[in-house]
Amino acid sequence: MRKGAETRERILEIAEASVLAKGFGATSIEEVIAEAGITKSGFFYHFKDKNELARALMLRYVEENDRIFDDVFHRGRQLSDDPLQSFLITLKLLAELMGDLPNGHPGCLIATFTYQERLFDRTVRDIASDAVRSWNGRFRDALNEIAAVYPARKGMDLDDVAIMFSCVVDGGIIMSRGLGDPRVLERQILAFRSVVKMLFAPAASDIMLPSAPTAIAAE
Amino acid sequence: MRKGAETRERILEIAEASVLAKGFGATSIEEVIAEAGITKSGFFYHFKDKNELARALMLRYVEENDRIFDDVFHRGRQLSDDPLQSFLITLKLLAELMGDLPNGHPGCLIATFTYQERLFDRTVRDIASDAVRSWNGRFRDALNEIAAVYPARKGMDLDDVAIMFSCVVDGGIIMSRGLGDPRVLERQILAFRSVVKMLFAPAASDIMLPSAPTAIAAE
DNA sequence: AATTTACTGTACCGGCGGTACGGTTTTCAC
DNA sequence: GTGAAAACCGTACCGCCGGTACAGTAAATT
Repeated sequence: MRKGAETRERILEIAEASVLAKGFGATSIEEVIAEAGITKSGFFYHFKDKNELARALMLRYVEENDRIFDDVFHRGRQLSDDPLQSFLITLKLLAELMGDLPNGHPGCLIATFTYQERLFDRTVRDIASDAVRSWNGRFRDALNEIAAVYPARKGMDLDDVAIMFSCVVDGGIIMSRGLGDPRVLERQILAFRSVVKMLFAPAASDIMLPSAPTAIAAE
Repeated sequence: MRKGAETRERILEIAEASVLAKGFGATSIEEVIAEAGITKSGFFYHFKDKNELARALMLRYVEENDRIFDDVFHRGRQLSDDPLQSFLITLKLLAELMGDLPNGHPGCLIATFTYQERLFDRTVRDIASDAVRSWNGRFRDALNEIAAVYPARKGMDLDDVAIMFSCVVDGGIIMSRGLGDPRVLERQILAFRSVVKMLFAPAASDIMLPSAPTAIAAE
């Protein structure tokens, strides 16, 4: 009972690392069970086939990411009452989180799965797309809160800006790997942060209007 | 001689589609040859193993993309003498290109390969990373040219902005697929374009300085 | 006509995903 | 402590796939 959950977790951990390094199709069950120190029968006791492994991996990844976002948005709100400042803090925390990973970001499961979508059934894809939608929603909500206080510069749709964060992260992971420089991801998140700052900075045309509330934290 | 090149090309086309849909590890040679209407012997006549197929796919992809960038940067320069305007035109052309693809962008081979890097030898990875570096270089050069005329706003490193384009494209492709909306990619490129505009737009602090040359094209 | 190119056909190996099923040990509830 | 459920192990097997080997052949090129 208890031990079963442990083994299951170990399988998932090993499988995730392999999937992120070689792709799902190239991840062999035999390899996973060898590393986990169990037999094939043991594996199929926990997952009835490879697709169920995929679903479990995706669920685990989504829940983990949800927790991270919960935490980092919460801390952002704790450190400032101003929506812009707290969002900037959140972004900085996210950048630090990514930068502190010793070997770079291990990879985004969503990205690997969307690039191998023909391998999975609908349920797996639905979990992924629902998660992406919810994460984008968090960022859009944060941007909307800011826009209620600070007038945004024209020319950019806030929905697109929200999605841009996800793009920058997924793209940043790919670039970090492709260029062999783990710091690219952190820098890209900080670049996105600068975009948010620019977006809500008073434009030239606004110079004579009463200035917005002064910044508290986040340099 | 002539016919051999045709067959080779057909194999590459079929393999690329499969790799982008299922990943390289899950792309079976048997499937490819079945669709191409040749035998396994015929396949191994053209590629001595799967890794050589990967290398050929990567080379083909890189060359194709180089041509596209050549074309789109050239047209941008043709349509305006101003470096900012011509870059904005180039970005708009790229966005249109991506938006006109009927079934959305088929996928970025660089992205699939970096997420399956353990499957390939160094030569393949080197081709990919050299290509990414050269593409980022194009964008950084364009930004430097602009910065020589228009003062950039502080807070963003131009190298990071250049890399951001690649991130937005690769991330945009993933988001387009994940959300099931092919237009996301186009919108993300246009959002990046807006970032460039903001970056070089006169800031509030510059309002009293003589204004920069007026825009010619690219709304 | 000779040679090279571009394949086909056949046979084979080992690894892998997956199934089936019977047996065994560990854990927990009572 | 015992019984039942949980958590595995062992073995045997199937078909697909990557890859090798090698002999043969039709078509294009020289």
